[in-house]
Amino acid sequence: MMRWLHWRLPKPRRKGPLFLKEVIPIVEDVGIDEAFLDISSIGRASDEIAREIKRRIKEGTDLNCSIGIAPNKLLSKIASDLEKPDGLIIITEEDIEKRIWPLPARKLRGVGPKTEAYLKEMGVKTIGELAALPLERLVEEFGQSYGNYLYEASRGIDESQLVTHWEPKSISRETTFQRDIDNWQLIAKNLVELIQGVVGSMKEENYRGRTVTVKVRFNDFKTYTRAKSLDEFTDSEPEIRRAAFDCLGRFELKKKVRLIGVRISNLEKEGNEDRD
DNA sequence: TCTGGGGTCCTAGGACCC
DNA sequence: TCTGGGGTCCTAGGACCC
Repeated sequence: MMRWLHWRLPKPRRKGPLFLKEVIPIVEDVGIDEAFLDISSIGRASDEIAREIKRRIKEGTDLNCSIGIAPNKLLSKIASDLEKPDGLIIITEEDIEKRIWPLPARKLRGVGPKTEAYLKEMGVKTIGELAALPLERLVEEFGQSYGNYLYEASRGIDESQLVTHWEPKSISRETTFQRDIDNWQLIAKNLVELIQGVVGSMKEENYRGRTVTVKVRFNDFKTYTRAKSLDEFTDSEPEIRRAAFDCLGRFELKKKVRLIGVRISNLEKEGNEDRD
């Protein structure tokens, strides 16, 4: 039987996850103030484990934290959210109907403002009401992938595993101007600086990339992207700059610009291909 | 939250190839 | 010459998360 623990500090703290690693070495960090732990193999009662973690965090940081323990990650996170900032909630399979189903659908990870509004139009407010919908209906409304996800999540089903290491898929920088601008020179100057930032990160982490994307948000908050894929992976600033300005040139800069950003994706870790 | 920054994943259409 | 299907890559946009 799987047993997961999710904990969250009341305020973002750099040291949060690091500190917890002393208690349980294998954790999945989610941002800087929360983490998942797989406590399935710890032969102690859930509340005992939770209290011990809370005690140690209190001693180490003088902060309270909220903890949720449940059969999977999805539920443990919802549980820790139920009682903030100093909660301890334990949820079992049997509690799903009583404790999860009355909650707003928005509490499910992956359900944001748009989906929440759409569900309301369908007459669905709670997770339980979502769980009452047949799979076919959900797939029809939301597509295969998301429809299936909602079907399972609303039933408290989540088989995702602990993720302790992942490679970035993209590296980006963006900046919002203090005032909306239409000065092309200034936009270009900012783009160059952002590219320098991205290339700096790439070199630091030893990545090269193939696809350069430039993002522009106008003063009406409409956001557009233009992308260019190169033939070869690169971390060369001039090459990336050429691609980025090619993208920039494909925008109609008729409205004032609020934000400009650059992203490089299609990443490859340098040295991975010419080993052996 | 009249809206910051850095990410992920999904969808959909078009190009191109076999 | 025309038709057709499938696979893959590229591009653009959108929703969502912390």
